[in-house]
Amino acid sequence: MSATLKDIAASTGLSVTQVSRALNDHADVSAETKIRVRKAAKALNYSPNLSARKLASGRSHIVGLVLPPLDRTPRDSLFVEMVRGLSGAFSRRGRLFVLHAAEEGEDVVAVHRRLIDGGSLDGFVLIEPERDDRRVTYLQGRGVPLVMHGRGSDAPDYPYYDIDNLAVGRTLTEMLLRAGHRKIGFINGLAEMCYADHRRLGWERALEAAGLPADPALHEHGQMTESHGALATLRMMSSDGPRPSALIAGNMLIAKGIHNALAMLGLRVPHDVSVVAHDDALPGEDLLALPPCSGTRSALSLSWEPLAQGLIGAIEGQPLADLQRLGDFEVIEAGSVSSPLVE
Amino acid sequence: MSATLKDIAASTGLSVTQVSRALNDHADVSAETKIRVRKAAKALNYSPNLSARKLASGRSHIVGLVLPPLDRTPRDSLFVEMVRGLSGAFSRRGRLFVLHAAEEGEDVVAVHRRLIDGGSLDGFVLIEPERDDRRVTYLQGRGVPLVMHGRGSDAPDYPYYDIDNLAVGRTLTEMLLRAGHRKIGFINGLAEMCYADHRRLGWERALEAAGLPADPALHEHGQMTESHGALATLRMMSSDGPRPSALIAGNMLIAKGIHNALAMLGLRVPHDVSVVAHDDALPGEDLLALPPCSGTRSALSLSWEPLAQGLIGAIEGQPLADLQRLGDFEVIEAGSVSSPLVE
DNA sequence: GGTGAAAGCCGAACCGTTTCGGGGTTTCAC
DNA sequence: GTGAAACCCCGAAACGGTTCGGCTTTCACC
Repeated sequence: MSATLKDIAASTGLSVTQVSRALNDHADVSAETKIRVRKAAKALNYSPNLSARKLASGRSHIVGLVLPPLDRTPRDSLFVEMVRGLSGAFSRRGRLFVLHAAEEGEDVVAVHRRLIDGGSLDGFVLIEPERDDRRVTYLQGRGVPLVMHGRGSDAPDYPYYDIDNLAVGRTLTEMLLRAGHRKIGFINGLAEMCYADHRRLGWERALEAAGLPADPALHEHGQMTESHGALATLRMMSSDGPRPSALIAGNMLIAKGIHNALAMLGLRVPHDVSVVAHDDALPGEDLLALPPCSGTRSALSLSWEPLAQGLIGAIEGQPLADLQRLGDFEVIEAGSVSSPLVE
Repeated sequence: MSATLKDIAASTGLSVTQVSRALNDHADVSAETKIRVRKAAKALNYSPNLSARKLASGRSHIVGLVLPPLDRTPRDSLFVEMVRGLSGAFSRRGRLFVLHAAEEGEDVVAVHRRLIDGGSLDGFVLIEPERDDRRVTYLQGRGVPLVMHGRGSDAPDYPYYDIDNLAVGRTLTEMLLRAGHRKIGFINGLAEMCYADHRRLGWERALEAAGLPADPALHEHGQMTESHGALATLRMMSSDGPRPSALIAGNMLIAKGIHNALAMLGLRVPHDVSVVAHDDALPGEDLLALPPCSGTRSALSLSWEPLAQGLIGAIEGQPLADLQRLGDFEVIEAGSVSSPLVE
């Protein structure tokens, strides 16, 4: 059906060996031959058989991502966005990106095992890192390349792409401190997520540096959802202790929830309460018709390219140091911060 | 690293040939040998190398789905649900299901071509059928098995799983006719989607049968979203002609939009306006806190098994007739229908 | 003019599996 | 006792690539 190396060899008068080397850009093929071969390949509509390649060389040029079982899944649209982004990034680099969903009860590690033993995948993009990630342990044990979206610890021994979440937490807190706030609440993501932990740490450090206590009552972990934002706001604002005069939101959905809750309480932003948030710049979230919100921003869509680069680098054996990359974030001033009311 | 047939052969004292035949359950292997081989395979933690298998037999036991480019995508969460469902259904049948996203500008057919020529996939699940679907043309031309979720015409020449959307449209309309309604509006899905078309046809037929005209002003195509539902409702209820006394919603999101719009107009359901809807029973949609709504229901999650069965059947060469299946739907009475007000 | 390196090419082996054709035993009817 | 039929098994050749080692030719250099 489709053309093979043998066909190209026949059509160019070369050996299969030389054709293969020409297409893979090996050194001991003359430039002229390479051009001739490539032209013939195009003419015959050749595309290499990945199975055969995998068998011979151990590399299939296919990479994948395993969708974790239901409860740990990021928001669905983020997820689709991610698949799209990674598909593009890898295909631009001549790799095929595929996704496989773990079954409800199935062990995530077992799924990875199946995919490697099936002998189909060269490496994995991992998402939602955990502290001592079993997937990482397993894959490293078998020598399978991987790249992580995020980090499971401060200085992991695997390739990753992440942003400096400690700095994000510190920056957000400092924005409020600078405006004069002293009671700063933080409505954060799930405690299991490392980025949430890092941001909390940033918040604590910034408060410490300002000589203020990091009151546990002013920090709350939870899902990155509107309702968590709203409920946590209600709790913080109606507790016995002094109310926070400013709130930090872990993402825009939480910020939305905060706004709703404050509106319900008859409090205005920023007059009564200042709000800052970290914005992942997800498409769809702007549809929330959120009032402008100051804070930090780093588009998640900026991660796909570095992730692809990182995984391919790992596959090709680049040193670890080149494969651990931190992305930037910007600081947004949008008028949702003002000085606290004097009591 | 991982065990091969050769290892099993060595451990059982058989030839590689016979081990292969034993594992694939061929006839000329003694029952006792089969058991022995299977035990050894389990002990060695053997799993077949899909690349090698594909190369030798032409079948990789991997099937896939290509996510259409952005604009045609179904709701994201539906989509994730689908990947999960299909993954499970196929893996229960010993197949591996993967997903690949088409790039923004890329031609969908080209993507399929890449995946076949790469020599990795045995067949495809297609979604969102079009009238004369180019993907179908291409795949059929190359003899690649496929199964469609839905239908591109009444009687396609390819395997599919679908529900009888004409009957859905007819049933919904009849529910309202039976209550005495004469002006029945239909807020439907996108015109390009065949199911929407079939449902419209069902609506027309039912009206005809009751001796009523199918007023084009009372039918509207659009995205399956809350806002489309709301906007279309506002348009229908505020037009010059007589208002509809009952509305049909293409899905629960549209129904939600209808409820919102009616509430805004100060109209109550079912007192002022009756509403019925088709419910795809998507998880997450119940979170919408929708008031109970009569209508038809057929869980989309019922499609994954038949789709998997259909594709595998197609791969194994079963006759077309066995591969075209229609699912049922149920009729729900939930009190959102009453007799029209007398004017 | 002999030596050696460099450039360009090739045959053959190999990756792990399936499959085709053949081959050896046993059983059983004739 | 013979032949056919069952039954179980095996060697070897594929599938489409990659890779290792070796081969020839050319050319600069001493």
